[in-house]
Amino acid sequence: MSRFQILPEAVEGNDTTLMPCAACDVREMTICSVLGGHELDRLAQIVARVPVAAGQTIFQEGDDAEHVYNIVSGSVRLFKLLPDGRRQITGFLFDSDFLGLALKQHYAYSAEAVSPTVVCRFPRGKLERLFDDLPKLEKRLLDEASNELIAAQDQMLLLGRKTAAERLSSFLFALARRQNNRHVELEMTRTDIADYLGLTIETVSRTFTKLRKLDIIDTPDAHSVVIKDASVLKDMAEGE
Amino acid sequence: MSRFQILPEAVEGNDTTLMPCAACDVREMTICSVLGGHELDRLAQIVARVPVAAGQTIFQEGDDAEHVYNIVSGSVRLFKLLPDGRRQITGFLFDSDFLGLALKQHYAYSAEAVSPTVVCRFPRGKLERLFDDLPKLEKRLLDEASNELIAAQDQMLLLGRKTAAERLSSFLFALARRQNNRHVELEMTRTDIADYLGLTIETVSRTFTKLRKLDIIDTPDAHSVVIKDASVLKDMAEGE
DNA sequence: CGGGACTTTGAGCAAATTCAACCATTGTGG
DNA sequence: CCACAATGGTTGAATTTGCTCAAAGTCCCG
Repeated sequence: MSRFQILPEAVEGNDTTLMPCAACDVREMTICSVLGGHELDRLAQIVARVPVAAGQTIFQEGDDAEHVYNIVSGSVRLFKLLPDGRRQITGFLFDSDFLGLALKQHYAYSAEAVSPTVVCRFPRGKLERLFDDLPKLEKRLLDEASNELIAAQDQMLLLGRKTAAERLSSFLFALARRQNNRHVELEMTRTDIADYLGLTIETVSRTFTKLRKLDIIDTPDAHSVVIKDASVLKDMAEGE
Repeated sequence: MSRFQILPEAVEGNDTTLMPCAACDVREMTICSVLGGHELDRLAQIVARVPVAAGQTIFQEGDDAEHVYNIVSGSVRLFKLLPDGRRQITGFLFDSDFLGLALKQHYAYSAEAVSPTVVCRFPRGKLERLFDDLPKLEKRLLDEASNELIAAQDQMLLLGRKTAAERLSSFLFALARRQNNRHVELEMTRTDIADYLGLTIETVSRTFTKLRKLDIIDTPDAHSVVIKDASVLKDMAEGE
């Protein structure tokens, strides 16, 4: 449904003035954290804050990669499609995550907001030109790419070799770690989770029920999970 | 079987002297290609050429990441294991490929030679320290990481959403492109292919037979594939 | 030429999918 | 304010794809 929606234009130096980088909530957790005040100004000159409604497309696979982003708040799904509509979600992004790797001429995947989201948008060309003056920025991005590569390899192991219960356990355990809380909030639907874990929604639903019956989790509602036994969940996630 | 073998020590500046970077066969296709003669000397000072026998371990997941590598010749498999032995091969590397991303303190996966291989070995710390003097090198590595990220996302789509026939077609099509030849040589066994595609060896074997019966490929022997209809193979690989 | 590693094929099985029905929640218009 | 349509979630039954178990065939390589 969001396929034909486009991102509203934000005027640079407008929203930005109202919310300069120095006052940014997530600055210390993003790529910006490597920059000092003076360097941050350079970045602030090319940045724009853009709100994105739930379900809205940020960019599509194959589009000219004009921008890269930091997620300020909200959540985003990245995915690839097969011609017949089969979808693989390759990752979920949350506040402080960088969006736009790999740095290539065209986006290799599509990105949509899962929930109402605010992104911090940089023109890719201008950012890359900043690399020469701000080598710390490039180092940080290489580090970011390394982290994503490791996550991608973990996900390949999950998709290629784990059972449904192991997949869902891995997902919930990772979310709990990210949210730093036994009470996990799921912004995404069962369809999103299924397309991320390489399963169907029915299997995801049945597996939630199974984990609940095993007393490993509780699901007060469809979008909340309470981890009752983190150690068993972790073992199940790791296939032991 | 190769689990407890270790890499023979190569004396730096020994083999290296016999085969300096300037005379390297694959230099123009590796990360070294961004460097000029003078810069290449800096790299040559920290490099060592090491032969690796088929089946031999180059490094293991969790090991301290002391070195990174260029593959000079041969082929390498990267993989992760679950505690019960299930294996997911996350990639195959061939001549001119870079080995060692993500650049982290510990290797996130294991690497073994598939066939007799020669690698060009760099101490990771020394290489990273060269980044400041040779920013082109770091740029190239970020580019390399971007390519790997894209490949990883393609592989997630394959593992999460493609059928057995689509997976094998994707694999053969990618190899044909890489080898730039309709006659594809498979260095790896059916077990390796299965662990790369998230299947069992039996399913891989049956799927070879299926593609052969469909007249899409021919298999003169178990390690040679001739692509008879590249266009149909490509369509099948892409799920059409 | 013999033995081990690898590959292929067959038969039955199981995990996950498909198809279908039903339930819960939410938002909308009468 | 309620009826009801739409969306999302759960559960059940039947089916299917790919897996497990088993056996036989092939190819090196000494």
